[in-house]
Amino acid sequence: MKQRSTRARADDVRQRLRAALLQGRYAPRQRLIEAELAEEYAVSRFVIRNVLHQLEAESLVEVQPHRGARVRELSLAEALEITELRQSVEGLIAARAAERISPAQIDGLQRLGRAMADAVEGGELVRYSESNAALHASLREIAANATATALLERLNAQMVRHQFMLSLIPGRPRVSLPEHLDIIVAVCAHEPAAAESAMRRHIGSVLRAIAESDAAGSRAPGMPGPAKGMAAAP
Amino acid sequence: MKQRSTRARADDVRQRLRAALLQGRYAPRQRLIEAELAEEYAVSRFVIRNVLHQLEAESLVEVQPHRGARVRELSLAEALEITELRQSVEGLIAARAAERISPAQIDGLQRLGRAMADAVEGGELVRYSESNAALHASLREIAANATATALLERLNAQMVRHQFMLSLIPGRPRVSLPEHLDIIVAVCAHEPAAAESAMRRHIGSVLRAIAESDAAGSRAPGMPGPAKGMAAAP
DNA sequence: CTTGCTCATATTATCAACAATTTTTGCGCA
DNA sequence: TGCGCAAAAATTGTTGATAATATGAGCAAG
Repeated sequence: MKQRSTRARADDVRQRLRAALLQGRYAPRQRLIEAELAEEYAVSRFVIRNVLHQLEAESLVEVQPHRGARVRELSLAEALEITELRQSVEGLIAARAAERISPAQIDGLQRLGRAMADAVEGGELVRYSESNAALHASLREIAANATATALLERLNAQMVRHQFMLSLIPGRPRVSLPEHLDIIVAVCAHEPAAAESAMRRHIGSVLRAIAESDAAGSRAPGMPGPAKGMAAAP
Repeated sequence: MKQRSTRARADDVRQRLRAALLQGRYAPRQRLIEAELAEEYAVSRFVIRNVLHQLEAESLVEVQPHRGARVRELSLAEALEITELRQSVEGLIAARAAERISPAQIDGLQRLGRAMADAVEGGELVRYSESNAALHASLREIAANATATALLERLNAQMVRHQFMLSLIPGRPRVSLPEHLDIIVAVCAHEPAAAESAMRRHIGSVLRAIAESDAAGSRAPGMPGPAKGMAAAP
């Protein structure tokens, strides 16, 4: 097989830089200097420049004329706005999933539900968080609305810095597990309206958790540093 | 005052090219060749290149490695997906608007409602279409969710090619006017739930209109050519 | 007549150097 | 010491040239 050299480099750099941003390897508001990044990723400034402008379109960085790029900082207000939006759109996803789910997919979702319950039972919080991300991803796939899926993935990427490891908040899994199970039941029962309202209740509780955890201490418990490639909101 | 030469040019070109795309000055699937556009807009290829990549992020063009940019074509399926998404998000906007609307804003909205009714009464379809866009824009402003607003504006831009002048469909205004008035009443009465469901019903009917008009003849009545900077969905 | 291949051409992707702009530093002066 | 200003440094914006890739035409073989 042939290497796909050139564009691969730009795209590759874009993905690597995005991953680094999502992992929090650069601090919010930190300046992203083209020359430095060019050296770090072993490409020319030209490539870095283009990548930064593309990431601006994803709202991951801010670029100001002649002043360069910075890591975009998310205010609490914005985080809440985004989560409100997620509440609507995830609701849509849940409803469509309930309409379209197939028997095989029902099986998969129920298995996921049991895995989540087991994880909470056994106190395996990381696994719970992973299953949670998997659940939301499955629903997106079942709902089969590519536009909405792309949007949610973008919103989640922006949120990573704010909501990482929400499930490490003491008592949080006890709240969110039943919410998740409600969603699964409604979707598997082909009940769009119930699925939508279950999802809305769930993300409503996420909204409150974000507001509170951010009010409490600007860093949620359990993790002073950046999240390590951790997944979306529980 | 000094000219802000460099970036201003890039931003300017971006807006002009976007406007041209929204007006349909380039056909769907048409290749957008960097060198040609560079000459057309009297800037260097470099600027065009960046602009094209930014417009890709807005889903107005598609860029493939080594194959360049094309005008993105919207399938009916995608148009319906986008409108479904709009249904959710506009619903959110309506609900928040109902929560936050001020007395002065209530006045403005009611005035808009009367203007719409008058326009339909007098058969002034273009004015009706403009008022419709103004209504949705007002609601976005009242709801004050910048993230959702930006999203809706992006989605509307993508839809322009598909939904232009939906209000020219015979009988359409008679259907959509009462829907609009319902929304206004609910929002002005500070009833979020009612406002949301009124908005959902409205965009539900837009959904059906799009599906039907596209099924009937691939070009909606009244306009064989591109829309002229016309506004969002009625 | 169609299919597959090679080469010429068009186009994009990248690079390195240069120009323009902003930010910082250092200095003179009150 | 603190302030204003000018030069220097750092950084971004732009250009033209070059490399890499895709596309299409022409030709040979089935």
